[in-house]
Amino acid sequence: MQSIRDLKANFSGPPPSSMAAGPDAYLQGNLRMTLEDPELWKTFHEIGTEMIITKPGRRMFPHCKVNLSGLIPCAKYILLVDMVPVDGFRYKWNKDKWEVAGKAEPQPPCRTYLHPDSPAPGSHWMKQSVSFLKLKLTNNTLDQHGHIILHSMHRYHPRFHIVQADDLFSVRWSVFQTFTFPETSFTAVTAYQNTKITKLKIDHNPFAKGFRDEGTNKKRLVKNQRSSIDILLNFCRTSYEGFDGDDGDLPKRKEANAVKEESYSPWAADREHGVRTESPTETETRDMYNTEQLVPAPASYQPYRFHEYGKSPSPSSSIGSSGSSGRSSFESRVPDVATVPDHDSSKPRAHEIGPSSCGPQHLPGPQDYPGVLNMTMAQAGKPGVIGHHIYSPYGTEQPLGQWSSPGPAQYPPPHHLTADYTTQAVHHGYHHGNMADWSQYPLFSYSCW
DNA sequence: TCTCCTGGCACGTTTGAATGGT
DNA sequence: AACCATTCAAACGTGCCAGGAG
Repeated sequence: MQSIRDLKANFSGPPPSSMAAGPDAYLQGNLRMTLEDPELWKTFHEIGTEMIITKPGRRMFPHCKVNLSGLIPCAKYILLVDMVPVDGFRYKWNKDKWEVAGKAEPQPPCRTYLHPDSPAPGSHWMKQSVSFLKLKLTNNTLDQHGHIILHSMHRYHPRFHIVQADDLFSVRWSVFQTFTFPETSFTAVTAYQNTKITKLKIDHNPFAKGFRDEGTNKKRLVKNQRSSIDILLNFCRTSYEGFDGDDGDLPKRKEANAVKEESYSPWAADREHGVRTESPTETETRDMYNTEQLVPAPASYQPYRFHEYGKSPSPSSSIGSSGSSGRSSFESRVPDVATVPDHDSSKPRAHEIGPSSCGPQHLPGPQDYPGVLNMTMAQAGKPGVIGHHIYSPYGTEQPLGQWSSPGPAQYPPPHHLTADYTTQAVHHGYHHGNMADWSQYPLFSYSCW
């Protein structure tokens, strides 16, 4: 078991010679990931996104969809998503806001969702947006379907990992690029707490059209009007101007605006007050994620990256501070240099025996703190029973402070997570075919260091 | 009593097989 | 025979809600 800090210390020595520019130099382009539909995410985020988790698994809405650029077109990549606790607290919904309800429960089995197209060449990932529509969240710790297991009433944010690897077997040695979008953080719930979130979901999710106040489903509408809309009215009486309480069938834009004007979102309220609110364990939380690349909130949408270990931007510095570009994006400006561990120096390089003929395929990676991906594969080659252990910056055994004792806190604002972590890259020549089917299995059960 | 979770329900969307036309 | 468009039903994805557990 090893913390990130430890790892960094272990690998803080001079970079291996293989890290030198050499053939990799021209590959050090700008890897860029942009979040699709950031405005929708923002709308949810400002209220306080909630995601339903159920035993059989529930899709996210909005779902994660990103655009990629800067990949090597003919190099193969694997895309992964996992969920990271935002802090070490459990929350409860108290009337109109989230409040800390105590210490977080022990981390459930950590899993990573593998995009079904993985592995695929960079050109594939870049030619269209990459959707994680079928990612499902569950609260069933015994889940056998590979869904991501979360605790209800806890806050999480998705992380997107890009791994240059021909297959899952070489992920272990590959370079990770990790991206997070602050506006995608959410609270896992078994039932919606904030009626405004419910309304937003109904208005935007096509599967929930049956619950829209559009004349259909009148039987339910009557109830809805007396419950959620009335509650909404009570909540919003002062600020929800234009809502007449009649049939609630407001134009979406008007509604969205009304929603934005309100400040039920704890972090929205924080922003309004101009106070930088923090989770009681913000420091620890920062440490927890300090190897990620932060994709700034729509606030600035500035390419951003932290190099100084242990320092993160203020949560309020980039979230919600106006500005609404079409996309939330992050660009890795500093070239990340892949490294090849000495013990593997005898192995053939990807560009020597790999399937690609377009030169070296080392993902750019930071040369400062290469880590080691601790992934094992039980019964490799048997999809469905694979027991991967993959790098995780958090875990029940990891003393990073995310489970530290709770304090008297309001619902903290989303944390800004920074940096990236990488592993030493070694490309193996073998290929194990498409991993599409594997995505339904618990491919990456985290083994925390 | 309160909070949270569960399962059944109705409704809408998605998907893919079946069918028919060109 | 191949391709395309349409139809239709099953599967799936939603939020609602009553009831139960702790």
